Amino acid sequence: MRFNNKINCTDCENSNCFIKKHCLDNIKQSVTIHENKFVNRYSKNQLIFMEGNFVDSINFIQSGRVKVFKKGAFGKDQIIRLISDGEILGHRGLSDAEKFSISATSITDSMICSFDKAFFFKLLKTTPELTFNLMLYFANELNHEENKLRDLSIFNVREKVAKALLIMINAYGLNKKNEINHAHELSRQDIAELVGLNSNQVTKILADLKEDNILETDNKTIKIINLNSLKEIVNI
Amino acid sequence: MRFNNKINCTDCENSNCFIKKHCLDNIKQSVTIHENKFVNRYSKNQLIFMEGNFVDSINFIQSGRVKVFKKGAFGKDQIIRLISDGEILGHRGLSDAEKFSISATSITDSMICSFDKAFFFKLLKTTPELTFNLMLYFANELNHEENKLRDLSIFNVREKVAKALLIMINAYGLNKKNEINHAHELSRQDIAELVGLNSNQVTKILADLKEDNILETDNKTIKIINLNSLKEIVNI
DNA sequence: GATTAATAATGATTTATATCATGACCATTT
DNA sequence: AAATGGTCATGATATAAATCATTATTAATC
Repeated sequence: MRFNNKINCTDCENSNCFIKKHCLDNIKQSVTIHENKFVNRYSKNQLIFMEGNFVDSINFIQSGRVKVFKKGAFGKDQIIRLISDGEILGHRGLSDAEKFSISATSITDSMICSFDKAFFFKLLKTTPELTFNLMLYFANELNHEENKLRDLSIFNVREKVAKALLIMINAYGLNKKNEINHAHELSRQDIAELVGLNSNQVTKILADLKEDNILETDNKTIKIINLNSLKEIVNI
Repeated sequence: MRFNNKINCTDCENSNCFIKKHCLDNIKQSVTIHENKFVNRYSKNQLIFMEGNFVDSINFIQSGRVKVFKKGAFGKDQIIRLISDGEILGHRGLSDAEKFSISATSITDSMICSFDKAFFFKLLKTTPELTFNLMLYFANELNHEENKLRDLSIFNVREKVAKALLIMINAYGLNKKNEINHAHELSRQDIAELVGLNSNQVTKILADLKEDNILETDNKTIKIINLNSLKEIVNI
């Protein structure tokens, strides 16, 4: 981790960033935000923060891709989110928890904007619109988590793998060749940890899906041949 | 569902209710809230709202116990929350969703306070403290959901049943005889749906736990003999 | 470019889970 | 008190999932 030239939020391209959207109404506030912003650069596969760390900041992704995960028993981790540009990171630290309940690792080289927790709280107090929209965002996230919870408790292995692929597509999209973006940055183990499986099972199901002409794999690249069939597996 | 005498929030005993805590600063507001509050009575096992219903209100439990659940494929539902006095209900409707993504049923006779969604939004806009605390609450809920997600994707059947029992205890507590409150209001199927199992599996594990002197069952009553052992199963 | 380490693919085996069938128990109704 | 329907308990069986062992492939290092 090393410091880097800071971009001013007004020049930033992440239009869905909460700060960008709700906190730049006047010049005075813009300046304060810029002064209190720390920007760090993380190279690929670097730990950003770890479960159990003291929560001292709220973060936003300026660029790059990050996986957020939780440690479980016997090294069986659970990936909670795959996120990218503009998305908020470590916001569970806004709860009464003093320590991070999650860990975060960069999947690609990433720039992370951070605010001291105390400053961010002050910002929330003085910017009701920010708080309001954050509240709505969390309500929405709760919906998603609860959907995922239901799905994972009902799905079989094949359905879980399909779900994992759709999570990846939803997070990072497909390129022009219909390949899952950054699939080669995530191992079979990562895919497994998105949906509570092991890497072996993922490999097998991917072979099955290849057999069924739903996708093609070439090393870690996953090319989607029939997205509808994939969605049908999880009943979307 | 039928209308009933309304209790004024100031006379209500639910000290952890958001309205009670954050919205009664002045008499004018108290009056407005009272005027916009609808109170409905639901008898045991009555549907309060259903997945797919148009979201028109935000609700709080004045008294009683409610289960919130989601419909899955093949009638395999997932119970999301067990809640009681003072707790907020249907708040996921605050997100951009127009329709409820969950259903809610009364476990016991219950009184539910409701506010029109539009009014509640207005209340949020004029009461930053309410919004702020709701935001913190949601951040906390997200933590819980994510913990549950990790647990359920790692636990085996025995661990899941232990988890289900602890969820019930956490929600409704134990009586003086160390029996799980309202366990007789929830079927084996309900317990199963808390953690993605079927009723058969629950029955079997309960028999095992009885064998291990961790609990005793008498019809639907579940008496906890050794709470620590139960917690150890899920590694708390 | 050869060597090594890491990850992935595949098949065989073991273990765990889900399903099915039956009988017991309890609650309700008449 | 007998009859009915519903939930629960239990064991047997079938199915699915997890683990293990081996080989193949890819990436990293020298």
